[in-house]
Amino acid sequence: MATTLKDIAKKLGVSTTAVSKALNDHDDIGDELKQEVRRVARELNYSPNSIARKLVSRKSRTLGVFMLSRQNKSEVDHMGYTFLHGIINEANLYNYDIVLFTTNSDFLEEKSYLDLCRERQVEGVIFTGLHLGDPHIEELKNSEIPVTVIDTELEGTNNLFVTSDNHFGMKKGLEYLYRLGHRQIALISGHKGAAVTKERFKSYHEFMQEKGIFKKDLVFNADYTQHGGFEAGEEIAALEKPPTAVLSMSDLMAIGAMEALESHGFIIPEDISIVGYDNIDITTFTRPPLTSIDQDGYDMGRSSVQITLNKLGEDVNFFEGAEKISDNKIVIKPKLVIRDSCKRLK
Amino acid sequence: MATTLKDIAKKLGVSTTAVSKALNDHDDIGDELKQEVRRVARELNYSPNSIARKLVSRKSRTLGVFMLSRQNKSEVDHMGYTFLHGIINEANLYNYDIVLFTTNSDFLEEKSYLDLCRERQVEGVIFTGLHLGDPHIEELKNSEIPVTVIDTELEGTNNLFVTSDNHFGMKKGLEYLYRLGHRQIALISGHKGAAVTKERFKSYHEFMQEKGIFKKDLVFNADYTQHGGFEAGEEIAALEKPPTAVLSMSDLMAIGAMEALESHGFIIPEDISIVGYDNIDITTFTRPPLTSIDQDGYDMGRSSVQITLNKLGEDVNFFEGAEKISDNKIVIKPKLVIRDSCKRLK
DNA sequence: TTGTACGCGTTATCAA
DNA sequence: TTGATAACGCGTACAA
Repeated sequence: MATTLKDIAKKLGVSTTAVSKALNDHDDIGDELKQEVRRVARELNYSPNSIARKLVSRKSRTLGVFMLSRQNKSEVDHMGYTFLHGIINEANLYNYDIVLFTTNSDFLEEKSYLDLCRERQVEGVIFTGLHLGDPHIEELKNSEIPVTVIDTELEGTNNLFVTSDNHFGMKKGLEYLYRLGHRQIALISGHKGAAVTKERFKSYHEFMQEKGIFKKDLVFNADYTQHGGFEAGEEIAALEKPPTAVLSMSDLMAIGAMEALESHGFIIPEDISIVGYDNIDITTFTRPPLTSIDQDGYDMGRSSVQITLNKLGEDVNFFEGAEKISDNKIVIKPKLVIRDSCKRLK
Repeated sequence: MATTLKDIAKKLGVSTTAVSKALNDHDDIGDELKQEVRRVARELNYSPNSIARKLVSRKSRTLGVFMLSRQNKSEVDHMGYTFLHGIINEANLYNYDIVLFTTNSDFLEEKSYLDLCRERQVEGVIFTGLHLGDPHIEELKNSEIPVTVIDTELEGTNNLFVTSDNHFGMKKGLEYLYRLGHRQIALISGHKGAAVTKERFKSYHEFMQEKGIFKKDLVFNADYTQHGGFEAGEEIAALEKPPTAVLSMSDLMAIGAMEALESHGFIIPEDISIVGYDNIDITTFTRPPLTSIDQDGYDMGRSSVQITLNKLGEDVNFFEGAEKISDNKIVIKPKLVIRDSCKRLK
């Protein structure tokens, strides 16, 4: 049996109130008693019961985190875990607990996301991998607790938003290729379900239009997986007049495309330049190492906690790297990480 | 304000006791009342307060998970997150919450691991990445709550243990190389702090002795990182009579070694065969794709939850794949995943 | 400076 | 079949 306030009180022949106050260092308690109480507390290996505390304070100090994914249960989702890593570390900093849900909306039957949150007395919730078209999205907009979504902007009043500046990222990548002399720049796109897909496509379209080099035949639709990228690569290889460069909306797709292209005799970057997105750690190990747009998922994770706790009234230190658009929106600027998969066009 | 039992009771003019019983489907309550209660509960969007429940049941239904790592805070630890993924999914299955700590023992000052557990009212705790020589290890042996450690066996009564069969794994890898005709098989070892290092070394030593081909000059000490592997690779390349094969205790080290060897003109697998350990997803992307020993971290994570909950008296379904040595020990058999980094010696 | 009494939301026991 | 009461461990208003 764990020791409680009562045990300490009994041992010292005082009331539990006195003990409680002493341990919480209230100023209306005697110094000698404080000393005594602390001594006995240590002696009995006392540690406060956070559950009781939460019940009485009616604060759970808990955030829910949903890692949504269509992937196989046993597969690891890179960006998701990068976000999570930042989320955990930041939440720990503020002494908040995290309850993690990996449930997919396909598996939810009776219970909605918010039901799960209510059950666990979660004070705020963070979503990663949320899909436009998720059947529960309307409910989230009217949530009574703050809902922070990474990479998807909802328009409810209690909806917070953390994203990477996709426009900026795409522009960085495209400008880099453009400056290397490329004009035929293909795009490998992710599935339309993700908000980022739309944004990134828009940026691509704008940039290419502006330069007068947009061709809709150079847009290939895939699904953010390596396999999808492979198929896009096959299509590109089969083109009569293949592009001189490819920008892919994810590294995995870029890697798939590289495989396909190489199997058709293309040499990278001599014959075709490739830029990926996400800068997952695999990019270091591909041949050639892949130039990629880094979203800084760790910082996005941290920011998502910061913006949520801020909404909950905590005194938060937002960190420098993030661009705080409003109390409801934070944008992180991605950066281009240049490796060896692109070459100047002769 | 969230609705409580009281609200429902008031609305129906009955006692909270009746409401509680109705919602929990006790058989000593009237069917009509049950119906009514459920209707109103749904109407008021009632959801039970798990904190109050936990307080009264004196069960937190929470497991602590420590992901220890010496790595940089912003780096993702592959095996760690693979374990975690299995842990989360399995815990959710049994309706247990997870409290995650990424704290490193270097950062703990006053509070020990168990202090953190006590504060959060954790019923059991799972460690990944625990180091022999961790200053808090003695305390863990005498823990009042079940302590499950992945990859490190402690000898306390409340200590549970999940591991991959390292002996089996090493033997698989070495036998494979041996059957390909290799006799000069170098070992790249991880740091001595990890229990797995010792085990794997022992297996290597035994195997090589048995075959009469052990040479202590072929053992290279590194630290499980890519950089360490690189340095070992340099040493191997500098050897007057380099080995024809290398077995590395981690994929990252194997990849580092490959880089070093290739930079010295070695062609893999023509000049030298390489086997890694962990089968992290990067192995698919190396050139050549790396043959590796797969620990199945996802299942190890699941098993660690199962063995912990079993100890806590839950009715657990242990799954088939795992070898349950005792109530305190589960061993998962690794498998060799053959790719293209090894070749038969001519 | 210390103690009493009560409440947080739920469940279990026992009485009605 | 239903309800009153107490208890889980802690914090806080108010009284002493």
